[in-house]
Amino acid sequence: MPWDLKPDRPIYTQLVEHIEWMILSGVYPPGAKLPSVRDLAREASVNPNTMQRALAQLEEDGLIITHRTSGRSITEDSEMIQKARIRIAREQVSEFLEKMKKLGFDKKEILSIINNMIEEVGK
Amino acid sequence: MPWDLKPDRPIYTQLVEHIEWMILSGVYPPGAKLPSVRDLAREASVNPNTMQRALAQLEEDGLIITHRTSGRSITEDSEMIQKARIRIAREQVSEFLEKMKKLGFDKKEILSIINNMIEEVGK
DNA sequence: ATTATTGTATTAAGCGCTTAATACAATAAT
DNA sequence: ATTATTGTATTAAGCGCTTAATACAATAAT
Repeated sequence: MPWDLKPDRPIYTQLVEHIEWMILSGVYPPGAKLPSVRDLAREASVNPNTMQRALAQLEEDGLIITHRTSGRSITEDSEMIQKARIRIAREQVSEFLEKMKKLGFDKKEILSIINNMIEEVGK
Repeated sequence: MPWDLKPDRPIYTQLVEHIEWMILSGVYPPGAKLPSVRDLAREASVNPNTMQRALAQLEEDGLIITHRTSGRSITEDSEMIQKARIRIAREQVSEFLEKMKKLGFDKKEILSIINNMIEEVGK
């Protein structure tokens, strides 16, 4: 899974999002141990300080827990993870509809375009 | 129409997008005259240099034309505008579906969530 | 006991973005 | 003819982000 970082936004926010969806999609299940800051940084080809910053953010959001000397792990609270997944999905939908509305597409057109393009998505 | 600039991404890219949708949605129709750099900058509460940068970008994209001493105007090429509108819409849909896929939603769920939220959009 | 691995902190440097202050040439407006 | 308005260019400063280098305390691993 490539990290695919772009220079158009702060890297640490992109790291947050990337790790976020790894948690929300189950790559790291509740309670799982995360690689160390240094390993994650190496994996993402990023400075450890930058990764540290991303992890601090995720901790603030309650998705991960720090164990000072034995690394970090995903929260055990699977309900919180589920809620975060729904919340973020709704945000995505909301932002998307807003943009399409700005471009002048109405409900019907939006659904039409999606149906034309959705085949690439699994299931 | 508020410009609604956020500090999480470069301002000039947000200016580009904002002016872009004003063109694509017809606020500025083909051939229309744009306000001066200084006026646009004042309107967006931004430094003229920053606005200048955004306009240079839009010119590079072919959406606007500079007349050196009499300001700028929107391209007369309405076909290009139409194509840009479709292209950008498809990009938005593509990015959106990609994100939802990453969050673990399948086709059915995506359509379901959209149908639940789409009422806020006009028509 | 010793060593390696945690997270954490600090300092300095470089970079792009943004603002502010100015200035200039070309030309539209008067 | 004069004035105002275009876009454009330059310089300096401040800011956040990122990297690099380094160090430290706590503790897990050996």
